[in-house]
Amino acid sequence: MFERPTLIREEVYTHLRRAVLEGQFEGGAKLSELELSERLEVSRTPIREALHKLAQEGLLEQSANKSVRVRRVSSAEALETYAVREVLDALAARTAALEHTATDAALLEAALFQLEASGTDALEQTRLDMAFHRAIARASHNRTLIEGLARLEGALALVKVQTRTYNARPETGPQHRAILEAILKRDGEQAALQATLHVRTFAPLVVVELERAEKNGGLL
Amino acid sequence: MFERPTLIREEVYTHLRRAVLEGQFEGGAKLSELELSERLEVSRTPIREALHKLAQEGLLEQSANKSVRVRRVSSAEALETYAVREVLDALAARTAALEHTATDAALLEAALFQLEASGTDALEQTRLDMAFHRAIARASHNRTLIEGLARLEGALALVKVQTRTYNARPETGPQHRAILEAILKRDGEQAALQATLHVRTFAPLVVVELERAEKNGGLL
DNA sequence: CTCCTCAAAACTGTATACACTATGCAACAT
DNA sequence: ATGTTGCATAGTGTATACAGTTTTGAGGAG
Repeated sequence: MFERPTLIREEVYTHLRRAVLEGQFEGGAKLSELELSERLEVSRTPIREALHKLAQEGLLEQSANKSVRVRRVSSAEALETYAVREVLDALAARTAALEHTATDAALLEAALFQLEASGTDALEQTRLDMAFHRAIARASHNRTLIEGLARLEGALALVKVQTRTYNARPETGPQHRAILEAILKRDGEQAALQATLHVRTFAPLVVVELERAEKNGGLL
Repeated sequence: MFERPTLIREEVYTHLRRAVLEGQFEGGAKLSELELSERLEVSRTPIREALHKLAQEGLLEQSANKSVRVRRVSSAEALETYAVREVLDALAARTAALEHTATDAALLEAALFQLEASGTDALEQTRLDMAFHRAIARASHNRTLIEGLARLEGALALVKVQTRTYNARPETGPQHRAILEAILKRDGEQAALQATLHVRTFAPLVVVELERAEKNGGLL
């Protein structure tokens, strides 16, 4: 009754997205349609469609008649992405402060609680950090904004995995708390300000790591 | 030597995108793969890939095992999109002010000149207005930002064509000039401010038109 | 040893065939 | 008249075949 038709292309898409964001392919690695279709035991058609979707999402790059490749993100591009994320995160926080429902508030509290209670595993922290920020975006109830941020998140996750950079910095803890409290008080300006400061704190750190990784004979 | 392989899917994509943004299909209209493949005299494969691309771009919407449809954008969604555009346009103007080259400056001047010299044709004005804003985005040299704004532009163009709204307001002229001058003076804050004011001026006007159109028995 | 040529292998782009799902309509039961 | 069942039709999802392009690497010239 409530089963979804389980489209193969969706499963392939999910599988490949996870694989790319977990760093199972090196930056610039070729993803051959034929090879993937043999490994996943489906025809090329759903593979192609999944690859195209990932390419449009910015995780892969394709040029005519050539294999798609895992996109390589330079430190310069990462900086640009953070510049965009800064203003979108600020907008999300401001809008969430003004528009959030009681349910949103509960979800935000829960997300931050989980993040603060997380252990020392960097991957786990990164995952929960992303979840917290996603919860803020959702609380804005602005679909365009939610999708835009999700897009940026993908690109940034790609950078992080390629450089093995996980930004678990001590100063981010209080900042998260400050953002949440401003949102709960419905103080839009304060929420936007705190969100901006948050991005400005860790974006340079990530970029520095990135530049270091680039000098060390290429990514990964 | 400099010929491009002219991929069919790209031609189909360009063709359909133009058709949708010119309003050749009503909002919610079904686009059948088979019918399109017969009309354009190509197989379903490139049609499918073009449709998927447009769907991911937000111009069409697809659900499993059903025909893709031209997306219908509500006034509420348009408002949300303008909220995002406001901050991205501001960022683009600020960054353009700080980063633009001499070439960028010349292109910006040319774009505004063309816009100011344009006649009374609403479609032409809309096209040149979009070109001016795109020139600002390009002058920021931030690829993420440029792509993000292009995406929003598509969604907003869809709204405009579905409601037959063309926002050629007299007050936008001086605002464009103010944005450009701030950019040329490399005054980032002023450029961002003017860009924000610009969006805040016409976004409500468009949304009002939109709501009126929605009351008049649905879109179009 | 290096560089160039060129042909074969590998792969993408497109076309088409088949399977399965959704939709509409007609016949039937209530 | 209304609601329901079942079939016919249409359309999407996937597999596969074929054509054209890119890549690779072996062989030969310098």
